[in-house]
Amino acid sequence: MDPKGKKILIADDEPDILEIIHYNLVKEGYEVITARDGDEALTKSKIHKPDLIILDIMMPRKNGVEVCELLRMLPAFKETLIIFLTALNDESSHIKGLESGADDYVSKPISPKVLMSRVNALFRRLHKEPADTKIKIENLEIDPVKFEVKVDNNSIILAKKEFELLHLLASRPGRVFLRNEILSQIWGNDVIVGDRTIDVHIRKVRQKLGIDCIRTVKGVGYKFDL
Amino acid sequence: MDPKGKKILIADDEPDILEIIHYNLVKEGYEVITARDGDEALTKSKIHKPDLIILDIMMPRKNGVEVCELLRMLPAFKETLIIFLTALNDESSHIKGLESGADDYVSKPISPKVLMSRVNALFRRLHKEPADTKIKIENLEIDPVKFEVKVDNNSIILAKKEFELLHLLASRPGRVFLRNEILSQIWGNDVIVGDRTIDVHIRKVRQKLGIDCIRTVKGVGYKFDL
DNA sequence: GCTATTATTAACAAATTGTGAACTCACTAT
DNA sequence: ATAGTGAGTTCACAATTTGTTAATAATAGC
Repeated sequence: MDPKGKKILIADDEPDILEIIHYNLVKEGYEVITARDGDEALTKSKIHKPDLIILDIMMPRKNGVEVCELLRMLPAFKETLIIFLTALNDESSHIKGLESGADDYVSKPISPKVLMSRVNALFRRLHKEPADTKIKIENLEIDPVKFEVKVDNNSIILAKKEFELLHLLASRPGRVFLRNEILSQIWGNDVIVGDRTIDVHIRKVRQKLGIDCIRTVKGVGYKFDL
Repeated sequence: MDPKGKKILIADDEPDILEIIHYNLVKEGYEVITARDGDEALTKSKIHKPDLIILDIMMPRKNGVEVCELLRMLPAFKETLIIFLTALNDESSHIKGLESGADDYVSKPISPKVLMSRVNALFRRLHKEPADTKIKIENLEIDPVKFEVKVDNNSIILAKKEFELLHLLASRPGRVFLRNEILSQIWGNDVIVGDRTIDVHIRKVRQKLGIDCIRTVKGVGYKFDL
């Protein structure tokens, strides 16, 4: 089960923390590389080109901020996501972290749940960016820029969630989206909604579109299929 | 660790076979350790901690199955990959092998090509189990991402359990899956279902596919074979 | 041929999804 | 302020699909 296939590097000098984060990330489906100090983080980053780097601020042999600054100088790491782990209430670290080009920071002591939702959120944000392209499938047209859906060239008005749902499914026709995936993609990881919420939105989309293009795969999820 | 850099131990009492496998594995980039009997396989395994162990079933001083069972008792070898070499059509060896915790077996006489592809496949599987790669065998296509099965390019709709069952069997064509294995893989270790449940699902898959690709191995289990 | 094992079938149980109505909440128009 | 509006959600229950069992027939292997 790996809809993610993203590489993440974690750098921290405390083995316990390293291990617990490692475990949780792997469970989420990420590929994980670990480093125990700043220099190791640097070299392993250059070798593995991770999609996201989680840096402890306080580390031997170059601290997190230094590593981040050095990485950001390299063109290959201009876009790489970086999260800092900071001691609680260490405001100055937060500032330095963000100034040196971090995308987010998480305070210690670390709650795996919080960290995971931040990580997923970052990837979600990243993924949503190239969502500007119009999707055209037979007589269906989805325009994320205009926020408009057309069937047989007749404009149909969908609510935000409905649109997002349709757009998500139609972005990969045929691919099954698990209910979990749909939740984390559209609602976010930390939002809790009832089981029937997805169904209700699915129904609204089906109703409004009038064409049968969303298949339910029982026990698994939904997929777009015209 | 470079792409391969994996250690493999081969245990077989026939020097010719030992040598030909050794040669081929080294050519593939693996580090190879050899043993000529069961005891040697055991001690060398403990010393070198190989990533994969290839055991001939029939060996002097502890046969392959015994070695496997002894190894599996040690925590350090719970995860180690093990492949058996068995005499052709020796069904009972297959059973004992799989029951004692082997990951795969290869029948003698050995084709280096077959063995190498099995070895590589095991490592590939270990590294990214994410079972989201399409399986294509002749006119059959299984796509876990789309949750879709095609025969001669005609889409066939399987229920979740049916799909999982087919996918499991087809993931290793030719390999026999014991009923126990199927249960633990698809139902989970703590679920208790009657003996006939598997049969019923097997039947449904056979019916829906319309092609005869699941062989029953009486008293043992089922295997995929087109 | 006997016996253990598997195949088949249909009836039943369980799980999952669909649906309509009601409710909350933010925002607008009155 | 107050009422109107619509998105988003939840809930209870209906509809449907899937999974399991149990009883019977068929079969392979000795």
